[in-house]
Amino acid sequence: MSLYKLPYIQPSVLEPSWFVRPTCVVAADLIGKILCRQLIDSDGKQKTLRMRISETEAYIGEGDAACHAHAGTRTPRTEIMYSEGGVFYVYLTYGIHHMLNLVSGTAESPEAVLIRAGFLTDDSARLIDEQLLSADKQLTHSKQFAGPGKLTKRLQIDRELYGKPITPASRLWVEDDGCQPPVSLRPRIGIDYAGAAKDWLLRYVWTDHPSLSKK
DNA sequence: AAGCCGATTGTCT
DNA sequence: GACAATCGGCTTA
Repeated sequence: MSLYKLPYIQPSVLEPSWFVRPTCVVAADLIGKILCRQLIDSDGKQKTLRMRISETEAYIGEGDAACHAHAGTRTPRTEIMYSEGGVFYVYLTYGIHHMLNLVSGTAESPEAVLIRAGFLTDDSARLIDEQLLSADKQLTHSKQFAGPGKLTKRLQIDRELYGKPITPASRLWVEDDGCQPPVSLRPRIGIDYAGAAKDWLLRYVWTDHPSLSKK
């Protein structure tokens, strides 16, 4: 486990325009950012869940065989990737799991970042340096959202968010509190069909963090 | 530890 | 009709 002390900076909401940058940069910069979800509790009360992002993947457009819009495949599903960065692309895979993507880059190129893993940081624990928790506690707390399907299930994310802007008005947004953890590059997961693109280093992980879905 | 398998449905050919 | 940007459970070793 690498040492990393969380900074204490007043969180700010990332504007949709923040995502209008090269997708690899967006995907790397998202590591350590806070994915925020406003939910209605079982007792009808509003609450905001905060999950710090530890793993992302970049899907970089028509030349990327792993991207749904590869070779210019423009269909009702992929249409939203042909818009300016700053909106959600959510789809169902294997008939079971919703995948959360943040559309990035310009409208000309269909690109997006898949959110693959994170770990919850509730408000009361916010100022605690999460890295100082004991190693086994980190594991049990953080492994539950290791994987894109588990993450969306916990945050109650489905296709209702398709095409919505990445802002608090959508009840799902991203905040920056200055956290800049060490980031490592890995090949992407689950794209064996993608030829040479399967080896591209477009998965970004918080180096050695216990919440990662894969090594 | 690694490999196989079923679940379950939207999407595209 | 085939298969998927996954996951958990079970088998084999």
